[in-house]
Parts: sequence; C-alpha cells; structure tokens
Amino acid sequence: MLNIKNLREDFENIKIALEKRGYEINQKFFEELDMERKTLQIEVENLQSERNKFSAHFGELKSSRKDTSDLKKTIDKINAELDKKSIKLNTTLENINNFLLDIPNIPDDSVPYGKDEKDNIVVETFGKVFSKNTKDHLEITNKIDTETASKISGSRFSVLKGDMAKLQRALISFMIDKAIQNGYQEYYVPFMANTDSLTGTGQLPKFKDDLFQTAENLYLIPTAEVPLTNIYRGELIDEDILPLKLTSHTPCFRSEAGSYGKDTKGLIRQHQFEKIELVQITNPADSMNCLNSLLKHACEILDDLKLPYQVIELCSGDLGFSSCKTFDIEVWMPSQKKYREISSCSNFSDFQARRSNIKYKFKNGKDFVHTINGSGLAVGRTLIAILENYYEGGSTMKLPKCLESYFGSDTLKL
RNA sequence: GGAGAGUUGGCUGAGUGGUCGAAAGCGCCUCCCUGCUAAGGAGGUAACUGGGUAACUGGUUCGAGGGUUCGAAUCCCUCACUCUCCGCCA
Repeated sequence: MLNIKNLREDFENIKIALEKRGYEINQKFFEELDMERKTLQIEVENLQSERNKFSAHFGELKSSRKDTSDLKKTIDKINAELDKKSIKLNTTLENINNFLLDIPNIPDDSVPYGKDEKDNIVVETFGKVFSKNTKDHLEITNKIDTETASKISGSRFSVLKGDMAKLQRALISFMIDKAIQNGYQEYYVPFMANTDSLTGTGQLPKFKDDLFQTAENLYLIPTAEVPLTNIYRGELIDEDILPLKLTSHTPCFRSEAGSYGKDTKGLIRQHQFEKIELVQITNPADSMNCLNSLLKHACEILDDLKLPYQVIELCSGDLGFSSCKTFDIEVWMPSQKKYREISSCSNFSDFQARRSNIKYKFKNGKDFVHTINGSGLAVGRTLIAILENYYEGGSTMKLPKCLESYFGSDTLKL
C-alpha cells in the first residue's frame, strides 16, 4: 500500500512511476474522493466536538440537578446530523482504502524500463551448459506419476515414488541447512492463513482467484512468505535486531487460474509444490543490500548443485504487484532448451510493512520496515533441473556431490 | 465437546457511567550530580489522523463489530483470540 500523504503531495511523480509498470492511476477519481473526504471529515469532526462539549455541560447540569430538556433537544439534533454525515464519511473512506489497496508498489528508480517479460535484462550467466540430454523429466524417470495424482486429486498434482520422493526430501534438508548457515532462523508455520495475513502481504484482495480458499476466513498459503512475514504483523521491532532473517520449508498452493494450457506436463506448474522461502525484514536504508545478499544466498544453492543458471532483472512492466525491485533466477532446462524461473527475489520496500503495520523503533522514532523475500529454492523445479542436467541415459544417474550426505547415496535409481 | 477466567500504552498492570487517553512500575528520552563506572535526583514519554506556513488546535482509538445512554475502557449482545480445569485425541 502506498502512503496516501505521498499521493496528496506528489501525485505527478507517483503517476509517472506507476506508468512505467503499466498501471494507470486515476487522478481525477482520487482527487475528487479525497476532497469529498476532507469536507465530510471536517463536518463530522466539528459535530463531534460540539457534541462532546454539550455532553460535558449536560453532566454538569445533571449533577447540580438543573433542567436538561432543552439541552437534550440540541444534542439530539446534532446526533441526528452526525449519524447521516458519518455514514457518508465511512463510505468515502472505504472507497479510498479500496482505491489504495488496488495500487501496486512503485518501482525503484534503478529498475530498467520495459513493457513485459521480453524487456527483462540478463544480469549474469553462471556455469556452462554441459548436458546433452534432450529428454524431459517424465521420460527420464517413471517415479514421477501424474496420472495417479490425477486420479486422487485432478490435474496439476503429482505423486513421487521411491528415490524421487527421497530426493525431494534431501533437497529440502539441503536447502534449509544452507539457509541456516547463511544466518536464517528456521520456522515451521501454518499452511493456512487468514484474510488479514494475506491482505498484509498483498495477495488479497486483488488476487483472490489465485488462492485456494478452505473456509470463510482461511486460505491455503501460496508461499511461506505469507506466514513468515505475518509473524511480525502489528509488531514494533527494535532497530538493533534488524535485519531479521527467516526461513521455512512449506508446501505452496496455487490455483493457477488463467494458466490453462501452460506447462501442463510434469512438475513445472502444480497446484501444490514444495518451496524453501527466505525472508528478510530490514531497516529501509539497508534493504537493497539485503536484497542482494538474499539473491546471493539463493544463487549459492545452484552453485553448490553445479547447475547452469542466469540471473535476470525484471523490467518495470514485469514487476509483481507488491515489489519495487525483483531479480529472478532461472535454471537451465535441457529438455526445453531454455532457462526457467526457479526463484524470484524481491524488495517490497515498505509496501507490505504498511499493509501489515510492521514497524521498527530507533533512537528518536518509529518507521515502517522494509521486507524482502525470495525462494531458496522451488524444490520441484530444482529436482527437474537435476534430473535433466545430470541424466546421461540408463536406469541410474549420479547426483551432485553436495546432496550425497542428504540422500544417503551418490546414485539415483530412475 | 463442557465449565470458568481474561484481552487496557513499547512492556507489566490498575481502573465498574462524566473530572480517564487512562494510576503505578519497568523501559526509553532530556537535563543535573558524581574523576570514570555503578547508584541517585528533576522533568518528559501512547498510537493513528484532520485543519493550519507555524504557534497551535480538533477528532478517533482500552481485542473486533453492534447496542443502551446526552455521555461507555466501564453496562448489554455477537464474534475472534488467549489462559485454566474436565473430556477426547496423533
């Protein structure tokens, strides 16, 4: 959520910044709404002030046993007027709030201009493509079973058997241990979150269709970012303990509405997938440094796995709703002969903090923190990348060295 | 599932209809004192928000939402959450 003060004082610049990401903000609508708010608010508050004064006087009359009937009539009139105006004011305030909740974050000045994903910039490429494999993961192993999953649940689910299930578990442990080594505190969190939490991190109200709702006020989490960030919702944090670094492994649930026909085969795009999430809660002055460090932490995992990847910076037009700057990490997928997203690391500046009311306390004041998060990494896609990049034909294959101790063997049965 | 107790500022916690945005303590800030440290003394210190260049001034907020009342932290109703005891249970 943007600061409404900035909208009042600096609308032009915000408008220009939002245009870079393709968002048209309706200036006339906002200014009329805010003007209406101002008029109504002054009227309501004046009436309240009058009522407060008369009520105090009423008390005085009562205690000296004087007649209050005239005064009561006056107050009744004020209250009747107040009721009418308050309703109007509340409607206006709600309209303003809905308007604000719909506005995406402002891109950082450093974000390259662009219209869509075609304008994203490759920052750096790491590792050489070494695989000659052309088979996709479903062809490489029969232990990833999407047909059985569709019997159990439907499309976009999977059943992993034997070494595939074990490899996934090994990857999770490996990634969590990496995060802990990099100073992140491990958490186990709820896999369902309420409306307030999801509004805080920006999924609601705008992206309700992307979520699975389980009850009136409960949704399956689309990422551990939601529970991890909301640990601090409504909290005031001592500046000394920043940056906070949190991690958790959770399943993630996404309805993938609007992606019909995209990546329909295999593990790439599922309703349920495993992910390790890295979250940092920081001092605003530090947040870009923290984004870089978090990006590095995610990259290290691919370095260790010796998988070829590239880091790309999202252009203004491709930024996610809540983000002011995002780097995606894309891993080489031999069967598709292209790099595919395996992590997305973003700085949300004070956007989530403002929605979630997360502040930090420094010597002479308080202010909203900045939040940063990214995957470290998406487990299913990592598993595919390992299969496809390391496969050399045959019914077994060698695993990357760093996984041996987690997997308990250097060879995977396919 | 049953019974009971609770939810108040950064924290602990008092407050049962107007003088309460709220005692006290802790913490924090400023100043004083002491060679330094420790201790001590004086004062200040809730949040959000409107108007105003400003000095200043108005409003809202005591878990959330309704209600009663001229007036609600305080009375009534609904909901959420927390705790205790009983039952059940991985």
